[in-house]
Amino acid sequence: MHDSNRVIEPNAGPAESTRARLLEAAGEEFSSLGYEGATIRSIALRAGANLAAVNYHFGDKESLYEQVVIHAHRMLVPHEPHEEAVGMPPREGLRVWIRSMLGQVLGMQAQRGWQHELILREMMRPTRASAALVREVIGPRFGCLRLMILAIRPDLDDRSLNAFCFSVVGQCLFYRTAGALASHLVGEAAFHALDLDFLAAHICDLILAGLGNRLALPVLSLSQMDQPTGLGGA
Amino acid sequence: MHDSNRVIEPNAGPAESTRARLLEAAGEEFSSLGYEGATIRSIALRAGANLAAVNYHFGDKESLYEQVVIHAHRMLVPHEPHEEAVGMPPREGLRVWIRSMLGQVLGMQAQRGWQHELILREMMRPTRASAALVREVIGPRFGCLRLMILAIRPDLDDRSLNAFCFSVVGQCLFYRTAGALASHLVGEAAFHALDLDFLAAHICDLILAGLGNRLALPVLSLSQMDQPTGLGGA
DNA sequence: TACCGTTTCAAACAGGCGTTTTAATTAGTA
DNA sequence: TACTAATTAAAACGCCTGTTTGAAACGGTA
Repeated sequence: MHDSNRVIEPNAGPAESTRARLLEAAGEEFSSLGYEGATIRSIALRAGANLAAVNYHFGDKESLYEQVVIHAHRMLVPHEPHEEAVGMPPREGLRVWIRSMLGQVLGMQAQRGWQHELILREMMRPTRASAALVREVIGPRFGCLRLMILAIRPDLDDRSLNAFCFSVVGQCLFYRTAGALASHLVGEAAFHALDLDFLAAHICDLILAGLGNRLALPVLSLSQMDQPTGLGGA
Repeated sequence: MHDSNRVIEPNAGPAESTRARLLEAAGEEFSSLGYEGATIRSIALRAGANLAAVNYHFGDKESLYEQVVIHAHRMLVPHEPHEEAVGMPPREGLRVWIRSMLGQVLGMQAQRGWQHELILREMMRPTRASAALVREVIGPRFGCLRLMILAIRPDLDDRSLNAFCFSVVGQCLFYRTAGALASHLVGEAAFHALDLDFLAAHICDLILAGLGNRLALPVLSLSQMDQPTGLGGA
């Protein structure tokens, strides 16, 4: 039966359980084709399962998608990239954070590809499944960025702080959301010249310049890192 | 017949020609629902035309979409907003340009709504129809931005120049592509506080600081930026 | 063995989609 | 008026979608 609240896959069945194979196949399909673009038939075919297996294990397409997003985020949480930035001086941590996010945005062809792809899709068009995602994945990363910027400029009010954070994220996401357009605009060669190292440095320098030259550089602690942003979601 | 190369609508027929009404209705549907989301039936219904009228006047759905995009850009070209920025001092022109683009991104509910919406959709996921759009609408605007930044910093090489331009556009587009997520992240109230005036000023100040606006803020050089602070050791 | 809950399978269902067809209607012209 | 071409209208076609069905196969237990 398709009890959506089941949390664990006790012990995988033959080779790998049909349910697990469906989750993997669905992740690839959803991430590359989007929710509407992906079809139950194609997912089942890719997983080597029967068409009705999706409805048997997950109930319907939307529930499958929700489970896939949660599955993806579970695989990603243990490797939170922003944690490298913890404990660094804020300016250096900011540089690491930006490079990390930009690396995810640009180099999607690396391993654990579809999980990041799926999460970025959720960022752009949130669905029912993204509430948990914001709370458990995106929120902490954003909170980390927020703390670092606040450490650089403790005098910032909430509004300016948010604006600076969005300036960072916006510049990073641009190369995903409008990369195709940008390539058309400046030519493929010029666009290709904007590699990860250069762009990360550019964005970081720009933000730091905008933040101005101030003093006071406390070091972030891990306990601070997972604090809510203070402004809460939903 | 559906001669796609026809350019003019000679003199509107009854009240408004079916073709014109279809273009308008299709523009609204495509802009709000996307290409796949919009349906021929819904478009025809909204236009008060028969289902087959779409195929009669435009051939198929894709050709209709192409004509809609061209139609939208034709309605927009006479009011190129960036032209206000021409002839101004570069820093002031930059401010006007950013405010203009951000206004289009944020205040979509204003008049001439769906045209901007459609163009922004094309920016994010280019289709066959967007080659002309880049050439005739987006390209000139981008070129204007490019010239202003170059006027502020004539020493920039192409790569950095492009990066600065994309930093401007990326920050503006963010509030469209990830506005829903951003609202979830910081809360609806805090997100609402980021109004047009504030954001335009923030983005412009940030870019000017990055470009080395020696008039307003004490800006530090890149070499200073990474100096050890003596406060935070990892 | 016989039983029973779980899982898989092939097939069909119901609905929406873009598209096509065919006929009716309209407008222009001689 | 009659003829012609352009336009509109209603209905159906073929395809693909998510979903459901009912029977077959499997696995553990008595």
